[in-house]
Amino acid sequence: MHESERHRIILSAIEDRPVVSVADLVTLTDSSEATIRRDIATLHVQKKLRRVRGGAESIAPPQYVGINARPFSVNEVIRIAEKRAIARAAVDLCADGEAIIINGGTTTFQMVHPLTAKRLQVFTNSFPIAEHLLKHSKNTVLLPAGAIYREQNIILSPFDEDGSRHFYARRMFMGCRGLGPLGLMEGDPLLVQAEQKLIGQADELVVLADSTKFAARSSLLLCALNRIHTVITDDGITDRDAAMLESADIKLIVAITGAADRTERAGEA
Amino acid sequence: MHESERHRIILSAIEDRPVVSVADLVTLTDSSEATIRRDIATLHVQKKLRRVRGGAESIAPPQYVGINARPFSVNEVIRIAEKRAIARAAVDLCADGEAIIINGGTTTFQMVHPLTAKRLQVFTNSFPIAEHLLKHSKNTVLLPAGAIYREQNIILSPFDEDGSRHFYARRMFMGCRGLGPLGLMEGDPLLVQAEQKLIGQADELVVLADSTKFAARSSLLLCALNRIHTVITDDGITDRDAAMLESADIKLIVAITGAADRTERAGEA
DNA sequence: CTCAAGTCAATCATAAACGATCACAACCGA
DNA sequence: TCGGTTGTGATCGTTTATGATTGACTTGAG
Repeated sequence: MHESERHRIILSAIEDRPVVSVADLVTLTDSSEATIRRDIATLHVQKKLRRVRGGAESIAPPQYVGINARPFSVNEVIRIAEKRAIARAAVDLCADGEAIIINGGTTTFQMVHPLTAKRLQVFTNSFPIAEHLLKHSKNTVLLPAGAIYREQNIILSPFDEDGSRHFYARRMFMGCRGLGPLGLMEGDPLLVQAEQKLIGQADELVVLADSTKFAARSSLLLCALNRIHTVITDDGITDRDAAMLESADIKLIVAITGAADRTERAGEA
Repeated sequence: MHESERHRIILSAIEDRPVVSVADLVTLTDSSEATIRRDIATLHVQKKLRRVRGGAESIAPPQYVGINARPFSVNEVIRIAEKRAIARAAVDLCADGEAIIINGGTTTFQMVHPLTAKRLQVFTNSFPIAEHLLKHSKNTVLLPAGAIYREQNIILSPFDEDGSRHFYARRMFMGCRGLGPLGLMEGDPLLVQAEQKLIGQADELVVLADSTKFAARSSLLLCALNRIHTVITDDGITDRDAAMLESADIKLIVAITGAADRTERAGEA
């Protein structure tokens, strides 16, 4: 067996388990203890793994993935003020007792803070949102069935019977990767799958998109503009983009970033 | 058990309890008191926890542990050593890569700590179990659809299409209110509903019941004894109860509370 | 206060893991 | 083919982690 082959096996074994012993790797690769130690030492200086006594472990400790303080990696902090203002405007649309759907994402996650003061029925495929609402609010929380995908922190099911068909809401809230004349765009196929399952379970589709999203493009088109009922953005939106939404009969809400209040700027559906 | 594995378990145990005793950690990790003390000292200088007399506590005490980190109110602390030993014996049954179902409850919740060192596919209706495994392990976590009931902290759906029909496992683990000649008894109708949905999705039904459960009775009979494959209990079980299980062809595993090992005492299915 | 139970630190023996070294075989360019 | 290099496996002394023991200390009850 070649060195690179062993290295691949070792790295894959580390992905599987939190820690692998030298003995395990000896069995796995059918080579000697000394060789495995040498391999681990090599991979250690290459920062591919961390060497520990008795074996090796993944370089990125599996803890603190998806902790509610920091549900998503770097995305979380960028344009946080805008996202908060937008999320607040979104929650302001809801009255106590209503049923809503919240699709997972960094923008929609910001809705949890104003939601703590509400009592709604919230159906969400976002595990961090469910966790936060459960701990810090009195909202009723409902989940779809499926596996929890760690990367996006959403609950995803390959099956149609994931429970979402039984939930119907006044509004569905979602973020997006980009928003243009062609419609709503997403970046991750996994998200598209989850979102398409939820669209149609609500009367009004409300899109939370900070003003940078009007410039962003992606290859995955989720739905056309006419499917959108409301767009909430920040005051960085250009008149041209506002006109685009207005011509599609989309209600536009502009959340004023620094201030506490929000203002409505354009027509309705 | 490797050092990193123990550290993982210790940090995981501290997460759901403000303070963990050295003795608990000995039971949990199956290592000696001296080792645990050394581990606590190491983690203390790493600022991963705070060392206190008798054990260790979370480094961030002002955490909002009050609301939901206490997944179950008083039940949680009673007979905790037995429950931990039983849960450990339960996890010992599982090999990496297997698929299991864990029904929500205070006893089964204790399985999360030994599970941090594993890599399984875990289907559970318990939100706290899912949350803990997601944060502290590399296990794949799958959920049924439904509303999260705060009192029991389980996910419950009135509909049949909650996703559980699509999951099939080698074993299902569950606790109970009581265990007698008539069969398995539960105290809460909500739990019965959730459990009956899951029974049948696994080859073997494994019941985790500390020895006090043999004296407990309830009005809600969940299933007969012959449906049970294995019972895991502590060394407080009487010979009479052991004989009852044996006569029903139930495999009995007795988890030795204070000590390191466990012993199998009776027949098979 | 004293006593008992529990907790802790220091020490030591043992077993496992490790690193260095050497020997052997495969490979490679002259 | 030869000499050198490289990768691998085995051996052996050294280091390290662990568990048990002992005695000192802390805590709380009476």
